[in-house]
Amino acid sequence: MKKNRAATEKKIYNAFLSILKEKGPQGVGINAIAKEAGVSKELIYRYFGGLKGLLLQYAQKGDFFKSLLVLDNKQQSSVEDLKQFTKEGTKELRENKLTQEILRWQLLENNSETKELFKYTNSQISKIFAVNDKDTSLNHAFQLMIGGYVYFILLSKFHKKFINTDLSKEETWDNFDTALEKTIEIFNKQ
Amino acid sequence: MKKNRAATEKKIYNAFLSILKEKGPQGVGINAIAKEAGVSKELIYRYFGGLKGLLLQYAQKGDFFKSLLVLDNKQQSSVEDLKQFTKEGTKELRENKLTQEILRWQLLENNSETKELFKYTNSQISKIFAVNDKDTSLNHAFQLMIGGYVYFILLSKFHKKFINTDLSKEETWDNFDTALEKTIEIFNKQ
DNA sequence: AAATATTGTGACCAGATGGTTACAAATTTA
DNA sequence: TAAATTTGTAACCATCTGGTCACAATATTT
Repeated sequence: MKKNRAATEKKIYNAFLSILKEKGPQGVGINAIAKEAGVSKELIYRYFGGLKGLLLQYAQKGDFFKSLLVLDNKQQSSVEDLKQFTKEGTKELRENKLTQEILRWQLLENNSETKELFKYTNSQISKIFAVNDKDTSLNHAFQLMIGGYVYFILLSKFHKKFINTDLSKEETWDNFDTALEKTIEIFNKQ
Repeated sequence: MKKNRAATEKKIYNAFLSILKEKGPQGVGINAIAKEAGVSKELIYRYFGGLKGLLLQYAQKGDFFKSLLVLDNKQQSSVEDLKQFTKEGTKELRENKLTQEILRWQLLENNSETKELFKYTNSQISKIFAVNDKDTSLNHAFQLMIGGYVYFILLSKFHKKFINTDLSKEETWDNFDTALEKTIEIFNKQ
């Protein structure tokens, strides 16, 4: 066996990402990661300090909601910005399975293992949505709709339909996007 | 030991509900239920046919979203009905921890164990929201907002805040209720 | 009262979990 | 080259999981 710590660390890290993406938070465990990486689990403790350290590292790397950091340097934003931004956000949400699983994880637990992870990812989300911080009805309606978008995305992994809405159809998500845009417009006109 | 099958079955069933309420879907397992009921797990297999049968029984009993069956006999409904109905629905959602955990469960898996359970609970939800079945922007916006409501309820168990919104404050939920009502009105005026 | 059926228990199984330990092999340092 | 250090493995631990089994205790039927 050749010895290469850097490569082994990468194997472990990638195994973690892979499992999270494929099996979700429920599949993430020391044994499973070690097996997937094809490596002794001792090394996860030695190099990362266990699962906790692995999650911390993931948080610090920050592949979470990566594509949405465009607005990072903006202080204020217009309604047009908000619309554009929402469109990109929902797209990211639909496409990034890793982000989906982190969001799912937040609905399951918040223990010492995951605390740092959630702390970071939430700070990311906050950045994104700091755009619109006046306490209006638009804010609440908008937040609910974004929340609903997340909910339906997570739901769609296991359930094809919600009521009479087919979550597997591309058209459905277009409709949701349209509804979001329209809501922004209507509330703005008021 | 006295022998009383009916009483034992109740002990098991109540233990299941209790665990689901306290620990969520993650805590529900044969061993945990048997221990909580203070009974040999063999009996769960013998009387219910394992966890699967237990869930099936729960679904058939249908304590899920119980308070919302008022509209069961209505065919059509007005905007006023929808508003009233939404208010009661969100209240139920906030108060019924068992319902919350079933909804959480749906975001985790959909295997042979849970299939029947979800099938039933989803039919219940469908009844409730069949009120508003025209394919308008209101429908989509409204669905997203309801979904968001569920998402925030589930999130609030582990996370106090979402962005800058404090999910532990009663005021926040009032604001969400108001936003829902207002949205219905605005879309209706259009 | 005796035979039979039902109800309940605890031991046992294989396989999984997270975590630790002792040790071997490879690489660096001296 | 020899000693020390780093890297990697595998066995082992206690504890949990779902599931089955043989058996004892209690009711019920004959």
